[in-house]
Amino acid sequence: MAKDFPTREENYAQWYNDLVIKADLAENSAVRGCMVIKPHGYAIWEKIQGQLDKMFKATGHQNAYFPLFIPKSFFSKEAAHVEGFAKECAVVTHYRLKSSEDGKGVVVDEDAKLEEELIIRPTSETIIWDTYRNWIQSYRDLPLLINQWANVVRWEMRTRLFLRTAEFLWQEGHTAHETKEEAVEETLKILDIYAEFAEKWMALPVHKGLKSANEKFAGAVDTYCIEALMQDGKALQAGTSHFLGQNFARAFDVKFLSKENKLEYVWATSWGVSTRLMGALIMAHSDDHGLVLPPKLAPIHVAIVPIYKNSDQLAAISEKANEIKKALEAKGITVKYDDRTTFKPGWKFSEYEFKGIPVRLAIGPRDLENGTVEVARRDTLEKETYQITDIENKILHLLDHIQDNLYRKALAFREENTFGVDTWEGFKAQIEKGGFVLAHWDGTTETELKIKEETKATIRAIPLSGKMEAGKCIFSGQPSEQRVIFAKAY
RNA sequence: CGGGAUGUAGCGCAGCCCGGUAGCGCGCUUCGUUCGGGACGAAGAGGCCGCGAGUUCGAAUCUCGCCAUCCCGACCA
Repeated sequence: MAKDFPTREENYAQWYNDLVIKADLAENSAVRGCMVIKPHGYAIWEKIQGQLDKMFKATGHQNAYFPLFIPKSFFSKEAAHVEGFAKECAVVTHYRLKSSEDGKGVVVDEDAKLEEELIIRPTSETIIWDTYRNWIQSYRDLPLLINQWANVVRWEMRTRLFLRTAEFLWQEGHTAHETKEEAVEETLKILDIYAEFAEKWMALPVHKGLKSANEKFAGAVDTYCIEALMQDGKALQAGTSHFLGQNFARAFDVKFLSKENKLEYVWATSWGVSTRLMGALIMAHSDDHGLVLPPKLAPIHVAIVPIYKNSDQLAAISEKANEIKKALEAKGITVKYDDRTTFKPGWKFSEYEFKGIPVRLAIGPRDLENGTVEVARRDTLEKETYQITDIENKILHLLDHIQDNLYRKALAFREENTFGVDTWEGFKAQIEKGGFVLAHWDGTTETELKIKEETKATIRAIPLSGKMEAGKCIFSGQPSEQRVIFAKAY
């Protein structure tokens, strides 16, 4: 596998595509724009899901499930929302097929036309708020903190595995609150969870920020985001959290009786991360030898490869390897002992390397004599010989170290590729080269769009942690209070 | 939806100009030797040449139509 694999330098886009395929993460399916997520890729997604799900539940959220189909009429109730999604909706119009006239196939049965067409959810705000109307009567029913893990469909023109597919997997949280303050607090709480997850689990440094009016979610009052920088200098929106105000409550007539016995509209949030995180994970750490996974999201932490000349040797090595495996597993480390006789050691080394397994152990006859094991780390590709004594704690420490190293590398990369720019010429030049560009902006959509038109760069985030600093808009020269993050984006 | 390209074995491709027995590499199967970084040898299996019409004694190859996919743009988590 992966002998003819391009380097990032040669062709970044090709490198990404080949990596996803050759690391067995996903492949294109028979359905245009839709991917098959393969076991190795799905195992990583399950790790992502598992951790996020814990974090949501720890903050009081519960999972539920709403339908895939949304009646078309629901969609038109929130004007900005329709506007934003109308162009990419798949629509179900019929509910039956019949044999074709020539008997060779099936055709849509025109007699089975739906009275009301169904939209395949591009997101679930409408069906959920229509449901919440019945769930919420009093302040005692609030807050309502619900999440769902689901698939959604957005009919994209151009797709790329994980980064943009017509169907993707995600979680969408939908909450209802008594007050504006509480809803805003929820929006930011989730943003913090996303940022913490990105940094601690994905080893991916992110900027927390606010989206400009132009970039915000269709139907939101404010959209917050976490924004990451990929190795090719392009930005990737890794998660969004929306303060929806009372927009959906008004559209779907969701009111509650307050403690003061007044009928009021509830305040809402919604928030999501998707399988796009897989794309972020891949592009953040991987190298010209293949995928690199942070230990906290690696389905397998350690692969053990035996090296032997005959079956007696294999038996002796297996005994030792299984001992090590047990000791590691007792510490919560996931281990695969690969004693397949159908592949050679060199082949296995390459495979685990390409698939991003953080640590590889090799045990041969020499190690057996010396009480040692060869330890190879995926992040640095370094090999070292360890005494087997206390191996479990040594590996545990190594895994922590790898996790930390990946984060620090990604952070250093981001810092090296973040530039403050104060002139229009300098701005254009830097955007061309890539990276995050911190520049002043006059706050108008008009200016943002003109900048996009001329440079293809968009405002990725108005940073929450950004220092206030008076300046002049890079494009219009109008006064500005704060630098915002510009970049070309995925 | 505009511009460009491509459909031949599981994958990657050659053959097409100039019509005449469908080929190469990888992968796959079996056997043997190997095994501390992608082993080697030998023997095999595998095809409606995208689909449909036409021209021709004869079409992967020429003509027309259709379909599909990929790349580049506009739209997007």
